[in-house]
Amino acid sequence: MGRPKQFDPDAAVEQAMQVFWRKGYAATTPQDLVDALGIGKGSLYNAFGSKHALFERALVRYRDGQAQALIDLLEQSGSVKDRLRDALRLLVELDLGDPDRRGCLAVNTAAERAMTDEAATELVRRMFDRTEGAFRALIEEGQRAGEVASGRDARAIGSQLLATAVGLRLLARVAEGPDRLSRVIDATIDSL
Amino acid sequence: MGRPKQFDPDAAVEQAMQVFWRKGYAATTPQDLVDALGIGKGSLYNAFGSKHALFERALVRYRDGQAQALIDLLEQSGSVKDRLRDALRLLVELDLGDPDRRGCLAVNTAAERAMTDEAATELVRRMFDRTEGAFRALIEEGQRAGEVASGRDARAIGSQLLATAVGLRLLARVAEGPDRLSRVIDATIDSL
DNA sequence: CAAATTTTGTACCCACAGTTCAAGAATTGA
DNA sequence: TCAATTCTTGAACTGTGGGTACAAAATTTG
Repeated sequence: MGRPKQFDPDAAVEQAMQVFWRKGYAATTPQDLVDALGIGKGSLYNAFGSKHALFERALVRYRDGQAQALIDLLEQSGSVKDRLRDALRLLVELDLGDPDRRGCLAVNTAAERAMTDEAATELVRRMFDRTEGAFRALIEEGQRAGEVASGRDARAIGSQLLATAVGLRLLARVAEGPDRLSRVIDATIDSL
Repeated sequence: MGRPKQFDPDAAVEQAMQVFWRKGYAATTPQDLVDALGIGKGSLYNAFGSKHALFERALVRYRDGQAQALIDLLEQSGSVKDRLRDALRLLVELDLGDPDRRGCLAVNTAAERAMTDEAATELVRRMFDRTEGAFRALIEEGQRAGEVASGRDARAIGSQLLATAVGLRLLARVAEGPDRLSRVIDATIDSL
């Protein structure tokens, strides 16, 4: 019943996510979104209700795509240290390879929207929780395999790795080259 | 000659810094600044020229005050690990004690303004450089004192500590309690 | 084909961001 | 005291942010 949408909502959310990622929430205007999505303002508000609602959908999409990708990487096979190093290296490579240097949308959102946007903050918190959990699981696996000293607190190391990854992606936003970021990875692996 | 200013420019920049810190750059309006500074709009623009110019002055003030404070802390006396732990703990304590949970202005600015604000980005870069240098110097001191393994690359550990501190302050913006942040500190000290 | 729904894009709206300006007030020097 | 100078205040201005209203058009169901 009724006329079907002329555009793919998923593709539209994807485009919106790209814009929010590049410009941040406050600096993104409805006009930016209309331009990027290639639909009229009326369609945009009819389909998504508000700028903020669209932002939330963009965050969810980010979580299910980008944020999940890191976790998947960590759950592959191979030596624990190798997997961790590879994952962090890929992160740095992607960040520095991005001409817009957008870093991580979750990190940027935490910085910009914490305390004023409960929905966004909660989504970001959950993403951080999951990432920390994946790091912790990896460390526990490393301990079982004898790659990581069993005496250390796997949960604490998981938190530490989360902080490092978050710091890495924030630093990537202003980094002039790969050197500092590479050093972070080296020292991180070396400290396990 | 001429009518003297009715307000203290330093105090005004301090107030502006507090507002930018709490709300971010884009979300801070001239009206917010006028309210916080207690002066008229005309005076504001007469004294500082533009919102952006005032933001730069606020960042410089942050660098000379807040950012320098951490570096000073690291240069005190005592065991290297104790100093590092104390400094990180103080950071977490301040962040969680702040009712607005503003985190670090340099970190927030990197997230919000990188790639669109060269002056701000450059200021933030320099702050990160200095902090990294202070961490590195601390590690080198620890190596001379036999507190830190001499075989490890002090520069890399310095970078790693910078990433950790940055991540810590970003996480503080969305943290629900001190647990995760405390674990980060424990694992960090434990890894030296 | 008719009826019912939904989409679309344009036009429109109000508030406010960011800035400028004119008029007046305080100061110093002559 | 006048002139020159620098500051203050608040009104005014321009552009845009974020969103709504609407009429026309497009599809689906029956």
